[in-house]
Amino acid sequence: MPESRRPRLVDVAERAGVSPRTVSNVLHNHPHIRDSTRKKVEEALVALDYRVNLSARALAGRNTGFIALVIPVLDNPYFSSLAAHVIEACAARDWTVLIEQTSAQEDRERNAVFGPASRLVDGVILQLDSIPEEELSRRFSHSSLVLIGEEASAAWADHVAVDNVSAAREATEHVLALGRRRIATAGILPSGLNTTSELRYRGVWQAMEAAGVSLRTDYLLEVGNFRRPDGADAAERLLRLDVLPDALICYNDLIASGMLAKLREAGVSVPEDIAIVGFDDNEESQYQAPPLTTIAWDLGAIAQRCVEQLVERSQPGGDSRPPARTFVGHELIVRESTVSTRP
Amino acid sequence: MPESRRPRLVDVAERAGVSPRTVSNVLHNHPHIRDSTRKKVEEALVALDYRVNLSARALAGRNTGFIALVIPVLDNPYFSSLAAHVIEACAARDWTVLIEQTSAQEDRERNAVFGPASRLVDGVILQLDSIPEEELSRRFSHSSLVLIGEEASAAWADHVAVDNVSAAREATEHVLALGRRRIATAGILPSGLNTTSELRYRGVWQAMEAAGVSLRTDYLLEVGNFRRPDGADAAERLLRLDVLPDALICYNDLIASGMLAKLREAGVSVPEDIAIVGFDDNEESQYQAPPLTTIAWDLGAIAQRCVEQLVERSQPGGDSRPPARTFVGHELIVRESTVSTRP
DNA sequence: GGCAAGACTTGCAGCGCTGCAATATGATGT
DNA sequence: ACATCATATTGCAGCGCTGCAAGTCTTGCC
Repeated sequence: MPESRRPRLVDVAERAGVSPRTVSNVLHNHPHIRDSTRKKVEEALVALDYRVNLSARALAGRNTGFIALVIPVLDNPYFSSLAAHVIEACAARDWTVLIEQTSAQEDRERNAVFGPASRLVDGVILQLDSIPEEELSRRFSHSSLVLIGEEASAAWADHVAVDNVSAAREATEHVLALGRRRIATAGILPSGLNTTSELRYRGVWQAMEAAGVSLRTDYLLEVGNFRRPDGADAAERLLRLDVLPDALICYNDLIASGMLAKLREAGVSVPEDIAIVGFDDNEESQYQAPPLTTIAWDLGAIAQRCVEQLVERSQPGGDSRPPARTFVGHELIVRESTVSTRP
Repeated sequence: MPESRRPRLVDVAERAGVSPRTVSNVLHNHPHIRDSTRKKVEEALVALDYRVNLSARALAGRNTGFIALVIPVLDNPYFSSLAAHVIEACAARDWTVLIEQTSAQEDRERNAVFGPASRLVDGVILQLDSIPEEELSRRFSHSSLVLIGEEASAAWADHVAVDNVSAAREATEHVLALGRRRIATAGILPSGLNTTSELRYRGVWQAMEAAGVSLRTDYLLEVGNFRRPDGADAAERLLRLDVLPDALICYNDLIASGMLAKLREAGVSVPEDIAIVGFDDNEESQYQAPPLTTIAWDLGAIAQRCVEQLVERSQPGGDSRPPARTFVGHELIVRESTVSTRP
């Protein structure tokens, strides 16, 4: 087989008997093209099996067709599901998504947002983790940025806001309404740097305060991370206490899953002995034994809004628009880990 | 703030008092550069906060620094975990990973492999799903391709092979060894197009045949997909049968998870009444009630090998190397869904 | 002191495409 | 038939970088 080079725009143009620019116009659905011309070009396109060189297009043109999604980890159902939704939303617009996995390391997050790849993308969707907002706002200028996070943050960038404090408050109120008073909470990070953890704690605290129930310090369970083994660890510490709590707010479903498994092993019954609430509504949570009460975010809506905001920014004049803020709601999904259906 | 353009190589060169080519050499760790020169350049690099334009580099140079990972879906723990591993392996080499999610649709898979984005990448890692191998081998030529899949396939491309047939056989032999004889299997796809499903079925069949046990057709459970709800559906059909099986081979852990939940609900005990085996060893599987016996693949090794093979191919002379084949083993992890630890 | 063999640096061309603005062609009205 | 407008097509320059090959400067050694 001859080592033939890939066809270029000029090759297509030559074959179709038009100028390269016309071929480009056809590819971009330029409004004024005679049908006969379009037909000729399209035939040549097919005959040569032409595929545009995205590097060249990006270099010459205004935008690249890439956006970056910067998240801590991919093998967490919350983020992989978010990523799947973002990819779907982008596919509809012929955008390609670069997923940058930071492993929650600040230097990697910084590299994702400021490094070479950031030059390549038309926009960035960032689940803000450790970069200080102040630094972001100072250095970010070259493309659009959508933050996923708190209502409180960022009056300087578009963002899609979720309300962790309210969500945590509602979760806690739910178990309080069930009559539970010895409430423990799992998901405090020792570093205190992670906003999500802090805000969920704050919500729990608010609900307790409002109900006049005290929060025992030995019921504040630290975790190294937000994964299942961290939940299991926390459960072991919990089981060593003299008095077990009667309710447990876990800051995500993975922690809850780890706790659930260990408690089951120890013969603690859920929800009779301990009611458990999680966050995120991972699909697996409804298949747990017992199915897990949890806070559900509308990930589809979050992804959709992020992409829409990127679209709006990239529209002519979108640059000068004031930062937009969208609130995406949440919902407490009550399942058997807090409310038994057994007789 | 003035709308200053991003600094280019020439700007750095000017500031450092050298030629653009020298700056490029510094960036590429060219061997012969005087320390004093390097120092000047690096200072200018920092002062201007220079970041290379990847589009330009890709256009001018030999490679792009991108590879594509083409998988059916991202919100399946097997694939998100694989993706996470691939991203890690690539990060070490300053490669960026484009994840193409095909939703198991043939046209999207084809677009991912042959479409514009494929022109951009130095290599492709493909979990082959529906594109016929013959078509792939005929059309794929412009960059390196690593297939993840069966030993049987592809003598024309590099691939990292797993052995689904043996794995399924071992899983089945395991339950046979436990004395189970009424063995059901869940994960048959109606289309029959999906290789994985077929191969796992074949393994089950081989083990049954070898043991002289017959496979009842009403124990062959079809699924629409490999997700939890599909498992739950299958479980409902299973529960309507007169005689329940005493063992169940599910073609992935998600199906097993869905089945487990429904069986639990129906009061069927696992493993006493039915022993269950899954595939993939998702992290969640060890947290199930009961923890799930499953086939574990070494995803880290798969990702590692895929990336290594891409590296080897992109080395000078790598082009002409014969296709390499690496086998990645599997392991049956026995947990309580088949072997009870209860007294 | 002269010359080869490094060590170090550079100029040039061009990757393949698109923005821009100009031109060519056709349709319409008078 | 000719100006006018809308439709349709084009040429040119250049995006920012790297491959290549050729250049210049050092150094060591006879």
